[in-house]
Amino acid sequence: MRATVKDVARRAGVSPKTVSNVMNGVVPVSAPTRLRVEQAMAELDYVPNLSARGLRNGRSGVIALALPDLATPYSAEVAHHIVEVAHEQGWIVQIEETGSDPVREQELMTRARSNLIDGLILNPVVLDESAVKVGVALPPVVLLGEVTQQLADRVFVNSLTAARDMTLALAKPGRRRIAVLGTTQGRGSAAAIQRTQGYEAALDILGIPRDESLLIPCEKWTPETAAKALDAYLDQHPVPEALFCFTDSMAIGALSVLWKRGLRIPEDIAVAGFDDIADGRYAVPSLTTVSFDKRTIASEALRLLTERMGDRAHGQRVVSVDYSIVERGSSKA
Amino acid sequence: MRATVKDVARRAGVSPKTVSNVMNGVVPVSAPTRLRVEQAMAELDYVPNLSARGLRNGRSGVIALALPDLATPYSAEVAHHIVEVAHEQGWIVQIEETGSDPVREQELMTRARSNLIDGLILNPVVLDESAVKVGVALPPVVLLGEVTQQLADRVFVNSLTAARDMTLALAKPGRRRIAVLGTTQGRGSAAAIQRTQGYEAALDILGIPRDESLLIPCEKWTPETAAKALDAYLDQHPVPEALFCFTDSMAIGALSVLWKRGLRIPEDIAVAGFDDIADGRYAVPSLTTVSFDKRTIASEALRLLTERMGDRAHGQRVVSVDYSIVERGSSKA
DNA sequence: TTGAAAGCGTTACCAT
DNA sequence: ATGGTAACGCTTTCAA
Repeated sequence: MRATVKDVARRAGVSPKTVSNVMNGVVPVSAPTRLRVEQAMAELDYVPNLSARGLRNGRSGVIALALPDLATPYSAEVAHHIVEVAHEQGWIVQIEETGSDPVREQELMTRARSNLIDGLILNPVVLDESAVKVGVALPPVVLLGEVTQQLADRVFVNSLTAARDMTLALAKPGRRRIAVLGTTQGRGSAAAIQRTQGYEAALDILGIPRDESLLIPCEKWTPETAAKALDAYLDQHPVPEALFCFTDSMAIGALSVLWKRGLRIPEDIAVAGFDDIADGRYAVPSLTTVSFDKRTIASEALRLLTERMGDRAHGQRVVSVDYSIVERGSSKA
Repeated sequence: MRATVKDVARRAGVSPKTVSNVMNGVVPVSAPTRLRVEQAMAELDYVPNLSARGLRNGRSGVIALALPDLATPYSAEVAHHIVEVAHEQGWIVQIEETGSDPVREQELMTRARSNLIDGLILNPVVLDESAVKVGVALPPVVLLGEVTQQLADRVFVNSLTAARDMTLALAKPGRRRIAVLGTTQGRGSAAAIQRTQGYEAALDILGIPRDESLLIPCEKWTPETAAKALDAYLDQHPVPEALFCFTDSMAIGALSVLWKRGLRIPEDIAVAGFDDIADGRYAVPSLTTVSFDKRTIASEALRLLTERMGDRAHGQRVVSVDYSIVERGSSKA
């Protein structure tokens, strides 16, 4: 049977409260008493029962991290940093996968407060503001990425200006037929909309007329779907001078298609991505991308979350994380 | 204030026990009563307090998943499948990162039983049997991968025969100078040892004399370290006919180095990996690899874990998962 | 089929 | 500085 505070107290010849005081270290405890208690804990191999502690305190020390799909490199990197930062701060992290399902995303926001978690970091894809009922008591939530809603705190990279800057960079050596891969039909993800707008903003700046036939739709942002979409596109259209993929993952799928078709990169077509995932650096050729510090995203998300836990009533906080255009072999003239 | 069973009971005009019965659905409840209770729960937006439930039941419904580094594609894919399968079975998953630290690995095995978790799935790297004290009450644990120990249940892919078979496949078109990337000096990971032995077993079968200079050491199995190790190696040695990397991640790093050096793959040098991660399929050229079903690993690990929770005394169970050699562009003659 | 009461392990309040 | 007592929300005897 597992040892409890009572067992420890009995062995140390003190009361349970004193054991608790030793553990939590807020109330002062005399040195000899503390020593006796610590020894008793070690002897009994005492491990506190977190369920009991959570019940009593109303806080569990657990936060939930909800991502579309843990297997995608971008999500995996974000998850890694959040778990690492959270652990440094003493949090336990629980993983949820949404599968990009809006229903699941909302469910997590509204029903997550099962008191096993103190807060939620959610990377939504298609979270719709209208669906989140105002007035329902939300748990402390921080949203990751581009979302058009005003209800929760948020950490994001400005997709619009980043896409604009990347398009400008691709155009610099005089390229004018710049295609984008990853646009969505109808109501797509906020990120898709923002990145498309940024691309169009750049065209306007450059005085390049918009050309619908350079928008390559791709609903799911995976290498598979990107490869398929690009392959089908190239069957019907001439090769553009540059291809801006809305994620690095898509760019990796695109590179494999271009290579199979015997196109030289960047001579025949320049390629760029977005996210700066580790594999992009080792792509062939290495991938030009929009880079940003994922650890900053993690630490800012955790900062906002803990602040929110402390003050549920405070107004919405939004943090924008810096990005930079990193030009590598896939676009270098 | 959050609604509790008492509130629901009062509103439905029943006792807390009846509310509990409705939720857990074991004890039969009359249809009208059940309806009233369910309505009351909906009206009060009732969410059960899992800390209280966990305290009372002695089980939390949470399992921990401990991996070296969530950001590596292999770990990410495994985590994805485990989370998915676990959720299907009603488990909540908590993430731990070990950073390949043996101390952390052991700590998790022995001290993880804080009653917030019912079991642990651990992917160790250098777990040493001798360090895990026999007799200490372990929580239910399932180990993932190659480990030389007899204490816990385990799911693994036979690295030795897989590495042997891959080496044989690489040698088939008459290649004889086959190098491996990822060997470790001194006491390395069990996987490194097994894969090296498999490689050597193949050489013996083929009648190719072992050549120390074809073992390229690489302690950390990342694209970065692999690229660096291979680059340094090629500065000093002639180009081998084939390169068997001990993971796909390392192979991706290797491909980028070979490409930078202007070597043609597979004409000048064939390349293979291990793990069949998604990005390998979209590498240039697509990567030959040892493939296995990660969902099977996940479901078997969960099966063993739940069985172990039910019967702590049972002897060690070990499950070997099938693999296959998948030949893609990086080695096709 | 349903109700009353006890208790899981912890910490906070109020004494001493 | 330390001890006694009550309470967190749930489920499980035991009774009715």
